[in-house]
Amino acid sequence: MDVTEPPTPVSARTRGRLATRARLVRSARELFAERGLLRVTSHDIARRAGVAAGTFYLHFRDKETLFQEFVYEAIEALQAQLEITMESAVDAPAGIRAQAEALTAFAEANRDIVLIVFGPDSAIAGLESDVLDFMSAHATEVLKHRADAGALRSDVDPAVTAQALVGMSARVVAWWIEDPTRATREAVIDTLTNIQLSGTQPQRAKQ
Amino acid sequence: MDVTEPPTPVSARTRGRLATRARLVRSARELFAERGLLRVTSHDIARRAGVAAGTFYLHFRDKETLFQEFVYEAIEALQAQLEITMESAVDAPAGIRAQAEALTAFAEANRDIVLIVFGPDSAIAGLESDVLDFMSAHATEVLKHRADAGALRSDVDPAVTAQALVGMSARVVAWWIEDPTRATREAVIDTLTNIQLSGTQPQRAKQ
Amino acid sequence: MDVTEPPTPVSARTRGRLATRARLVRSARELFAERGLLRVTSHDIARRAGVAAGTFYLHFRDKETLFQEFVYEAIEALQAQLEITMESAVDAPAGIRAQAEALTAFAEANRDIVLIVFGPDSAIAGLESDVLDFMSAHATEVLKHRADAGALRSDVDPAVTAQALVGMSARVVAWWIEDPTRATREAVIDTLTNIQLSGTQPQRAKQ
Amino acid sequence: MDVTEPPTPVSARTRGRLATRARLVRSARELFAERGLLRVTSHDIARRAGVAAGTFYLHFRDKETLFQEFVYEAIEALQAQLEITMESAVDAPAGIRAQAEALTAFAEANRDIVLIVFGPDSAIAGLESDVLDFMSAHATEVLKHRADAGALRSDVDPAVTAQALVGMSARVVAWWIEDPTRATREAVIDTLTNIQLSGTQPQRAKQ
DNA sequence: CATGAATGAGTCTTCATTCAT
DNA sequence: GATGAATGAAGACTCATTCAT
Repeated sequence: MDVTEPPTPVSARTRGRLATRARLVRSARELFAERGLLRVTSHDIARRAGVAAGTFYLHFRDKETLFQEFVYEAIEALQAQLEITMESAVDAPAGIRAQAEALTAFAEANRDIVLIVFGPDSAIAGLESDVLDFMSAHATEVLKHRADAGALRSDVDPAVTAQALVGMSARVVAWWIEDPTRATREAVIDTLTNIQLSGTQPQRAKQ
Repeated sequence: MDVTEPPTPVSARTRGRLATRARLVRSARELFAERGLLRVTSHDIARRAGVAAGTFYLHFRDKETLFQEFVYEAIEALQAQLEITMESAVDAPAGIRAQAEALTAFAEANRDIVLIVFGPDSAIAGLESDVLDFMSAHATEVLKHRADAGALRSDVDPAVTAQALVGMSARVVAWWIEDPTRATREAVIDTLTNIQLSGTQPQRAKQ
Repeated sequence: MDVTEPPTPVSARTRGRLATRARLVRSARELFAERGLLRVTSHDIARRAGVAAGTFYLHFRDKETLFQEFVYEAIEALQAQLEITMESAVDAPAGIRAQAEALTAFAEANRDIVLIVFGPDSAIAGLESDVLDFMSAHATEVLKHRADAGALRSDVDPAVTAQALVGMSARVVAWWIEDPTRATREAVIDTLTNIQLSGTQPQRAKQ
Repeated sequence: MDVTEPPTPVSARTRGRLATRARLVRSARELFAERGLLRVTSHDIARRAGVAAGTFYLHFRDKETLFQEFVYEAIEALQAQLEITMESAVDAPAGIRAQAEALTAFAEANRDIVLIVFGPDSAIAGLESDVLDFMSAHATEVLKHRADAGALRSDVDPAVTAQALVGMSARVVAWWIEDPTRATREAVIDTLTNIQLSGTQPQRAKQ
């Protein structure tokens, strides 16, 4: 595809360093997704990356730091996605569905990350908490938006609701992405959307 | 106080054994709730229980086994509670509310267990998954009940809904029990109930 | 010699623990004297003691701690010896000679310790400084004694003199004990004594 | 200042090499004096010198070699100084005082070196031994000079005396230069001189 | 049963040294 | 010569688990 040199060529030296780092990040992501933080050693990561054990420490302070590093990048990506989604929605129902769609799309595009964050050992590095807290904070903000717009029912507690929506979304996405044959993407999106919109009870005929 | 022998007298030897075991279980529960699985060693547990390090292995195969042991007991307690709750409910809305009440009551009565299961390091021993899977299975059963009774809307996927309800409940309860001043028990129950009943959107005037 | 059991028999368990500890201390002393702190690993110490690597950490926090431990014991022994010596001396010259004798006796009885403290790597653990500072403090005390008794010439600085005497004694003892054939014990004692008493210059005929 | 070319111009290449080397030596001297051999890495030295890590090994076989290198240069400087001193002295007392003066002057002019040689970790590279051995050898030579001239009392062992004088001088100088406010230069010189001349005892009225 | 000292495999981490550019 | 990323041997330390008493 690229018949020409990259427009801003990195020096050979820099490219080498960054390439090594990239290999380490990739190796770590795969291993963490496969086995979880606890069952991966820094030597494992280095070995799969094809570098010496000590090289790991040239690029990362320790295992946890690396672990967090790319997860935070993913969080930022998710955050950006959700913000775009939220702003472009014309009304609350549309916004809720758009977010469910963004979430599933993100999970499919970042399957390893989701497996890591919601998989075994994720809590060790405080990741799950961080991620859920981030999502909770975001949800709280969204709910305030809605409450200000009169788009949140008054007999639920916004803070509790934020936790509820985050817990619901996270669990569904983690469960689904672990084995995507468990449900279709549409079922996931519809279910998340409908529960938020009008609960689990059978609906009266829409007049 | 004990003027009579216990009705089913265990031998002194056996009683001693059970007492030792009980002290270990209690010690472990406290320590896990305080620090999480990873930062508790088998020596820590033995020390707080007032027994020798080796004694631990006379009662439990390993740390994880002990970890799981009393959690499963708690699961059974929760299960029993939920079944009673479900059966005694007169209709779906009442059942949903009763479950939310049972959940919060259980969390208050078993705060340590909840902190362990949803706290840092819980996932390591596969506990969180086990618990969530149990709750999911239970939720699925409940949803079947409701579906059979025509009490589940048709445009949500039952399997996905089960995950959604479990994720919602677990997260809310974990978040609340970590710091019970974050919300009143009533706000937790109302919010969980109302979302399930009719979602997060403002309700039309009930005619 | 002992045809009977020891009068206060330690329990088998305690004896075992102490015996292991003693073997570790001995192993460490030998190795440190032979190679110096830096070229001895905790594994080396354990190996020569005939125990597993981890056993080392059952008894000592780390290498340096063990290193310091028995050296401080030796310091205390030396201190006790010097105090007895000082008190029993009838006059300053006798006291000076008695100290030189105590020092050489101590060095012969604790050759390994002296080799360790004044050998390569001793400074790493701050040992040499500690020991020399202890000896300096002791020397300062002695010099005050003498000054109060009019037994120190007025044209030397007591603090500097203390350092001088400590440096002189330590170096001579370390040099001598490294290879005791370098000088007779008497030559060491006489030289240390005479320099302190009247310097290095030829003495006028004693009238 | 430099309006002319250096009288013996080195090629730019060579000048660059020597300058790099000089920066490394200076960097190492400062770091060793500050932290001691053990807590300085070859990377530290290179970094402070402003060169790459590998450059270090273009100039020195290893850390110890560099360590020794400039110390030996200092030893040679000290030796030269002491020889000049010795030769210019008119009699033994004058020679002894002149040496004490040369020693303190050297210590002040080479504070970093003295801190390194007598500071923590110095013994590791065998430096302290080397330096003390050099000084001992020198002292022995001096004492022979004096003995030949009848300027050493006969009831001290020359070899032991050499160690004693070296130990005394080294310790006093190291102690003083570590914190020059501990004693005045004059107190140091007087005390070292007087002890050698006539010991620590109060002097009889000089005829 | 209980004890608790001992075990030793498993990891992390540092840093002197090399070598392709 | 200079660079600096990479190497990998070395060592410290932990802790689950065993076993002789």
